[in-house]
Amino acid sequence: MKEKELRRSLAVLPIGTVMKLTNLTARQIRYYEAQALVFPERNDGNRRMYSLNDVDRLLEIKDYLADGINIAGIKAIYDQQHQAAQQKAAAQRQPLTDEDVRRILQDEFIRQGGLGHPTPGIQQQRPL
DNA sequence: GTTCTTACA
DNA sequence: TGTAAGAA
Repeated sequence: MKEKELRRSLAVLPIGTVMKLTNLTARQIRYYEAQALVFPERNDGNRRMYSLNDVDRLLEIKDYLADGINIAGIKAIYDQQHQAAQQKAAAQRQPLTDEDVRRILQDEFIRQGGLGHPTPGIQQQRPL
């Protein structure tokens, strides 16, 4: 199920094909690139080459624009999506550190009144 | 023939 | 955003 995404990421479409697929003008497609909304590759002749993912993104951009969202707004959407994905990726590389687990269990212990005398501000770091 | 960049009666 | 010009 990973071979598929690789194909969709292959930049093999010239701008002319993308124009027909999206009904956008070359001017618009290049403009969206200038606005960092899409990142086509370049071939040896400096020609832009787009992947199917790029086409999907362009269609998505077209829809957002049709809904009245401006370039800045679309950029904001992609920015937060990128950040979210990046954080999840980081979370899987480095699950929960021993210290995280200790802190979580300690907070829960204190919250349940495990200690006879709640002392805000004084959190002891006793090993579990 | 297609695409690129730059510029604007 | 459209369109023209000159180069690749």
